Amino acid sequence: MTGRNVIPLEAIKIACQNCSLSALCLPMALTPEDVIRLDSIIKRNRPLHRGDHLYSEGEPFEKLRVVTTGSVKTYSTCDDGSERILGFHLPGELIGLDAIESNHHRCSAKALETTLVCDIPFDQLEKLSHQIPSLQHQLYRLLSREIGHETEILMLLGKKGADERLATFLISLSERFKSRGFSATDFFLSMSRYDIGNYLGLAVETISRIFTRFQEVGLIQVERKHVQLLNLALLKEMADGNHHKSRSHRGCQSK
Amino acid sequence: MTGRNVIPLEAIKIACQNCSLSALCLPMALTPEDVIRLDSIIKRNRPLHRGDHLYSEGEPFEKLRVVTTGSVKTYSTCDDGSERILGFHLPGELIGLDAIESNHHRCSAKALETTLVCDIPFDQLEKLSHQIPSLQHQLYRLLSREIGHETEILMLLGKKGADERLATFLISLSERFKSRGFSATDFFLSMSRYDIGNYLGLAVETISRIFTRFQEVGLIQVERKHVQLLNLALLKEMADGNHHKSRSHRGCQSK
DNA sequence: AGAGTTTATTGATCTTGATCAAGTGTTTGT
DNA sequence: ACAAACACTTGATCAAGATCAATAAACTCT
Repeated sequence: MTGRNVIPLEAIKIACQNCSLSALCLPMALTPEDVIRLDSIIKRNRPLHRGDHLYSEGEPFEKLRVVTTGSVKTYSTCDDGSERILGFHLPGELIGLDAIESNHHRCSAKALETTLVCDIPFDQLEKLSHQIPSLQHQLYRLLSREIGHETEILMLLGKKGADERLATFLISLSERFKSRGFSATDFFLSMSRYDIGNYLGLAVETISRIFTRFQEVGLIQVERKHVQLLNLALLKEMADGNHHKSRSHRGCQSK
Repeated sequence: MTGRNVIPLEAIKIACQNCSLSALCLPMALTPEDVIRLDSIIKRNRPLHRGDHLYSEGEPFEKLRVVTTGSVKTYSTCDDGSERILGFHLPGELIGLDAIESNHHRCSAKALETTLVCDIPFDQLEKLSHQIPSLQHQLYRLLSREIGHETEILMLLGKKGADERLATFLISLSERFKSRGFSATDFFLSMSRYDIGNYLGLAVETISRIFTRFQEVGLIQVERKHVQLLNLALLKEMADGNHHKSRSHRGCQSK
């Protein structure tokens, strides 16, 4: 709206698309000039292969990352050497926000498949945000959103049974794919069953059994990594636990 | 260091203490003038009683809160009407950061006992942060810290058994009390066993039993709300699971 | 101070999901 | 192409913790 329109809108769109700048600024009012400034600090990288690390726990933190293509898992290593998966990250999602506080990465991140990632040097972003109030606001919002995510985790791991957990997981993937323009009902799991189990706090065997059972009931269709959600509505019900004789939600009363 | 020193350090100290301004600015380099500006937007409130709400889910978000005295629980209400406790908040701790994104509270907060709370209007804080770079940076850090907290939750609920969870909970309280100048080994639980169970994803009965067992083993001394940690070192070991025949950490392998 | 409610403890039993075990199918590397 | 490693599935058994039940103790209210 404001500012001279020397920069054609098309150029901005392309900049956004190319670099998943959109992850950073989707609901944000920026002038074309500001978009260009923002875009100019973002760096493209060469593709990563499966298993490649984006960063490791303890490394100094320099930049945020945006997954452009492919997918990434973040995990932290326990004292006993086993890993705890913290999350899976799909195209358009931002990683590294947890490292700002200490200026060191609190977890490791590795590619689950061939993956493109952009870098956003945080010091430059911070400076820029100090010049552009709406960018500052957007950063506060992004960080806040991440905090709100904790609520869901608590629900998932604290209250839900195994079926509900896996249903919730599938619905979450579905919605995230959908919001990025992919199919909400037909997609590939880039992570192993082990990873899913680890993330959901369940044993691999349990994951496998539930997949099988969900398929038997006609809820989903799984073949290897390929998943189709056949009954999204029912799956959502299951995810919320509003299904079958209102199961008592594993303990945890209150008041 | 910089700026004229018209404002005596004592005054600053008092301002900090009175209002738990410290929650906001502990590791931050501010000029005395900035401290005064920051302090000027913070508002004291009359005391809340047990059960009083600070805010409820869905309410518009206006201000962050700092617990000054007493304690608060945050919780969100499930579809089935039961509540899921998200956290307990002790003196010096900041609440409301999860509400920035949507400008609405994502959870409810209520006082667990007689509690003093200060308000920090967020729009004013945001404006101020735009004028004071170090305050902006500090806000990013505070938000980031909260995100890092999610990791601990995932560890707690995804991997740990009941004993480890309760041990972790006690250690967490202990450290938080300690960092605020209270005793690390002798304190009162302002929340009910139900609340503890709800938070840790365990049934009340389980909490009760573990308290009893921990006491029998000489790990702690509990009487009603009053807890004494008799063997902090061992309790920490338990919390990390580095205890007893290295229990296999309930499923969740990976790789 | 006493009735009623809430909070906590302890025991007995049952369920969910972990663990153990064995086998098949799928990649990966040389 | 082959072997070795890895990923997945299915079945049988086991254990941690939930649920049910019954008190007991501590607050709350008038």
